[in-house]
Amino acid sequence: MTRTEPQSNYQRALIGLRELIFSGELTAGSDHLETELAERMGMSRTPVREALLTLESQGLVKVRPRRGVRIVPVSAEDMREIYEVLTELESLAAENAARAGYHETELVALANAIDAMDMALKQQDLVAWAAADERFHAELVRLGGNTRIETIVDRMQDQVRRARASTLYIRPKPLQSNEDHRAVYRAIREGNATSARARHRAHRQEAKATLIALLDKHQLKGL
Amino acid sequence: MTRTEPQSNYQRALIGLRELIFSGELTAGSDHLETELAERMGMSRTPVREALLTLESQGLVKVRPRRGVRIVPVSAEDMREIYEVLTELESLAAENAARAGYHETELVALANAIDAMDMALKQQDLVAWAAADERFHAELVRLGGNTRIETIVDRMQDQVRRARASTLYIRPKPLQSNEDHRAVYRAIREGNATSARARHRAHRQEAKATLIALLDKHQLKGL
DNA sequence: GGCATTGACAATGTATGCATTAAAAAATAC
DNA sequence: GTATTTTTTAATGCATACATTGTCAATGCC
Repeated sequence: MTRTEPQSNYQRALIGLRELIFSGELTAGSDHLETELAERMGMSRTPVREALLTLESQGLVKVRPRRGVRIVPVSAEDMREIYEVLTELESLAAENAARAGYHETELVALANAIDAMDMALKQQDLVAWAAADERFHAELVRLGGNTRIETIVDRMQDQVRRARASTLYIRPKPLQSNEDHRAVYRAIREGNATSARARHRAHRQEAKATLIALLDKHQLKGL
Repeated sequence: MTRTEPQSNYQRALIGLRELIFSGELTAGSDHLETELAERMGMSRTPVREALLTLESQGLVKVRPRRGVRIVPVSAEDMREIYEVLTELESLAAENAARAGYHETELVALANAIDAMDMALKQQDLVAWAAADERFHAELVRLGGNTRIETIVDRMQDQVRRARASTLYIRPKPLQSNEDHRAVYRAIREGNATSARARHRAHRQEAKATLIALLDKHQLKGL
């Protein structure tokens, strides 16, 4: 009855495996057998194997000839790389969004995400905050109007999501963060492309610095 | 005896299918049956199917439930998106490469690629020129030192390669192009990050404009 | 005791067969 | 002649079986 029920076992495996990875049930660096995973998903090896190959091409796992499937760990250096890409592409998206001249009514989702973050912060709900933060970034990229950037950012977010699970609670409250978001929002609404880009870039670079410092400090090597 | 012979049929299928697509033997927009492709590759459906799913996650094909595999066409709008990403990420790579302070001996591959382009131009060998151009861009990104950017750019290049096959011979001789390349090279050697970025950005944006104009002019919709 | 060789084991890579199901074709009603 | 339903067809999704091959361990040699 749920609307988005995927019909093929391949897709179920894809979604299921992603959840196992993001939830941490399959810990980073661990190895797993196709047979074992297939049993866990309640289907034969074939669709699971197909899903694993897809996940490999997305960099989440590594299929090693006869040694099982390794859940790829994300190092601090990896996060550095990922944030570099996110900074660059999201800034471009912000610039393009500003240039596109959206009407305020088209920016509702963006504004809502920011409000939701405020709300979550007041209620100390870090999980809700993280969800709203993702919504903001996803919407921003969507407004940028480049579908490849959407896809790439989405993929990078997958990796960030794994790091976030480990760092969310040791991270200082993201207060500054929302001022940045509002500044970006304003720049887009005013059609100020240069400012939108600069603001978002600064925002991302700060986030990067914060996260990297955390990772280094806590020696969180494999996420 | 060849060194890089892939051992699994899955990998052979992956490489083989890519070649069929890039060479244009599988034309953009055309549909194909798994069985047919498997026979063509001389193997069973299983590895071919796995390869197709991987290619789908890379955006080269679209597997449609019971209507065959569609070779995804690349529109002018797609090329606009792709060049936007390439411009952004390669420029960052150039900046980082300059900042890394490479010694001249580490930049040999880059210089060689530029020379090869000169040579190819003199000999009117456009295919060799295109190959050297790819080498230059690949090496530049490698020097940038961000492996995610390498991967992403590589994937985008796949799409460009398809467009190039159609446009290489109707395109004006890329003369200006190599001056740009040399300027980027110089900036990197001198460690001038700002200049490296700016030069490369300008180069890519010009290339984008040229290509888009060509595509629009010749109404090359599906590549 | 250490190292190499051989052999068993087991997980993967691949082929094959079958059930499902969508698309195409045919037949019927209007 | 057109539209609708039924039938047929065939391509895919998946399960299963088998062959291949890397890994691990045990054995024998030095």
